[in-house]
Amino acid sequence: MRRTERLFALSEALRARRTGITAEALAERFNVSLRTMYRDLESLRAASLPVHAERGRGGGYALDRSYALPPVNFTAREASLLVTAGRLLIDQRWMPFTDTLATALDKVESALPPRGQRDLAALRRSLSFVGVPARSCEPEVREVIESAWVEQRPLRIRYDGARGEADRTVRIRSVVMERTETLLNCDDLDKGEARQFKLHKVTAARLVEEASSVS
Amino acid sequence: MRRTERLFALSEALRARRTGITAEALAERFNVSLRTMYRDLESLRAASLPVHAERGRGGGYALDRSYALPPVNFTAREASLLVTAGRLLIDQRWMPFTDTLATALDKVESALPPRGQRDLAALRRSLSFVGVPARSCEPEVREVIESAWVEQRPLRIRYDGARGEADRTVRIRSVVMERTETLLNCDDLDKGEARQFKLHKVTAARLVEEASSVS
DNA sequence: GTCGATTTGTCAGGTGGATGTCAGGTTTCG
DNA sequence: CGAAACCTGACATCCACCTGACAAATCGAC
Repeated sequence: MRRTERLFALSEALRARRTGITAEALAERFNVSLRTMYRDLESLRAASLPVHAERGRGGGYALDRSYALPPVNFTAREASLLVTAGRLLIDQRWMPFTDTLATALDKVESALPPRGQRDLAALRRSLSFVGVPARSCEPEVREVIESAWVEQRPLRIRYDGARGEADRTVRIRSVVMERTETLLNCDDLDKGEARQFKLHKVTAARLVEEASSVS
Repeated sequence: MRRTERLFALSEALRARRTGITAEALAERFNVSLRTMYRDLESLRAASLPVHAERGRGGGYALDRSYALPPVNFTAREASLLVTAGRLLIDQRWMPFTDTLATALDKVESALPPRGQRDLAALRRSLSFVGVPARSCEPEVREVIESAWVEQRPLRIRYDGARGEADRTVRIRSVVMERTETLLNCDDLDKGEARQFKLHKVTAARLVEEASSVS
């Protein structure tokens, strides 16, 4: 099959570039029509490559790793408070999902000069909180659920409910944080009904493909 | 992604010069219309570069080289979660001081493309919290106290205590957040003793100069 | 070679973001 | 005042992504 070869070459071509490239340019390069190129790119997505598209003038395709936002410039004070607030949130487990947040805060903190980082440490030490952290679950499970929530993707979970463990395919509608628990309001994709799960009772989770995906 | 490239080049062009340069000259140099150049400059400001404009004859654009840390590059997901988390913190009043935090989050949000901003709004809507917000005080007072805390500067406050209102000069040692109250652990600089104040009972505040005689 | 399935091409739309044009403002300075 | 510069909103246009429908071409098995 020449199609599969082309798909592989296409993924390499995308990986090689730093900037976006239009579907038309790709079509020309691989000697196929524009329509076929769109189909190919769709196939790559179906194979869960992080193909990112930008519309309009100057747009085009790129792989997600190279996709960067315009830079943000903080003042020292903004950076300090951002990190202080964020770390507080993480330490107190007020946010159910914190991995991505943590990497973002690292980036902010590393923008501070050494002096600023020392001041920041002092600032954090001067803020404390009296309260109860919420219950959470295994890091690996939490990471998957974070992805599913942020990207609105369907998810297969093992849930330790009242009648023993059971597997379910769900999409997360919303997240509710109560005093000591985090609740996931989901749509059960198999039964087509709404259902609520407690985060700390999810024992396993993995992302699944969108039901409508083709070929 | 030609727009983002141009924004970077533009920031470099501004950084390179000492004197002001008109938007028209920049537009010509980058081969875009005047209107687009204004939009670009607006984007740089939104990304919090200190772009300074001088109006009228002989005016133009220049970059304020004074403050600002090195720029931070987030992924779309990091930016989304950072803003979601931060705004949650603000909405729930989990942080006693939120003005600076809010401006920082605005900067992060404005780095997202329109599509990302819409996704972010959806993400925020899908996260809620059940709880009691903490008590706070007047925005003007809070703003001053935030400054004093972050910068460790002495402060003159009017406090509505048990025996009526009284003025005190203090330095904030640490901030403790309890369930519904925020407590300020301070040193009373006049009496030289430690004292605790409740944030919501501070009725007025202003920064004072560092007392050089104290050692 | 023929049949059927897969793949591809062509056409005709739709959507969204960036840019340009136009028509106004406002501020500053000579 | 009036020119020069910064600003802003409204609108049209372009460009690129995206999708559906259907016919043509290609490929594989028999």
